[in-house]
Amino acid sequence: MAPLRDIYDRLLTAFGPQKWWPGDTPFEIMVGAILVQNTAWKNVEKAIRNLADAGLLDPHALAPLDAEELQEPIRPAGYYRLKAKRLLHLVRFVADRYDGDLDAMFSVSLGVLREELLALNGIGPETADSILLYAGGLPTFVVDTYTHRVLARHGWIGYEAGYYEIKDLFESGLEEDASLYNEFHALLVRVGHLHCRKTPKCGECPLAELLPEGGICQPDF
DNA sequence: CACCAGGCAAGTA
DNA sequence: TACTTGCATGGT
Repeated sequence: MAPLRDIYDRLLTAFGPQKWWPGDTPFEIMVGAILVQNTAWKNVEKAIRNLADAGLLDPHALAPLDAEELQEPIRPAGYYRLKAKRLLHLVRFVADRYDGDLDAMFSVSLGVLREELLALNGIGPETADSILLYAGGLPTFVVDTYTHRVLARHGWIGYEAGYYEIKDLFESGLEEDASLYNEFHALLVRVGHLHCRKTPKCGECPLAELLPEGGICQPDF
């Protein structure tokens, strides 16, 4: 495949810095990471606004709530019954184990904290890595559907590649740098929007010139 | 109208 | 282990 640095440089030149994650505080970012699961970010914005308006963007405010009370404000984000439970799992973990102190939480070693997050019901690899990287500033690469699709469409990985296969590809090919991981993943999402399922706009993709010899953008994902 | 969006867990064979 | 299915709102 093309060197990761070339891919990164082309994306950054084409799109500029993405200023991710769209959220003001680490806690808001963590909440967003749950709410955005398999959901358009636009829908999450309304849910987060509802939480902010209710004074609920705080671990100590959320932890004592019942799942039912959380359902109404987060409804626009979809899967609201499911996500109310998942949010409470995360928030109670933060409140019980770290006394709601996110600085303390993110001071734990990356590998240990990652396993603790993965042990919570509702937090899988992508959500855990999003929290660690974007809320905690820790150097772990985030792989999402767009990452997978963009790489597969350009023939750099197979469609059957798994989460850790892709994550290791980035982490072994780049210097360990949270800022670089942050920007790179955000840029992959940005270019991924040109490669949505039905109408891949490969002609507008800044990565087109990096396609393998004789390769074409593979449209079927 | 159908399809999709920055996943994950539980069920089935 | 490897598939499949449920979860839900809002935009195109």
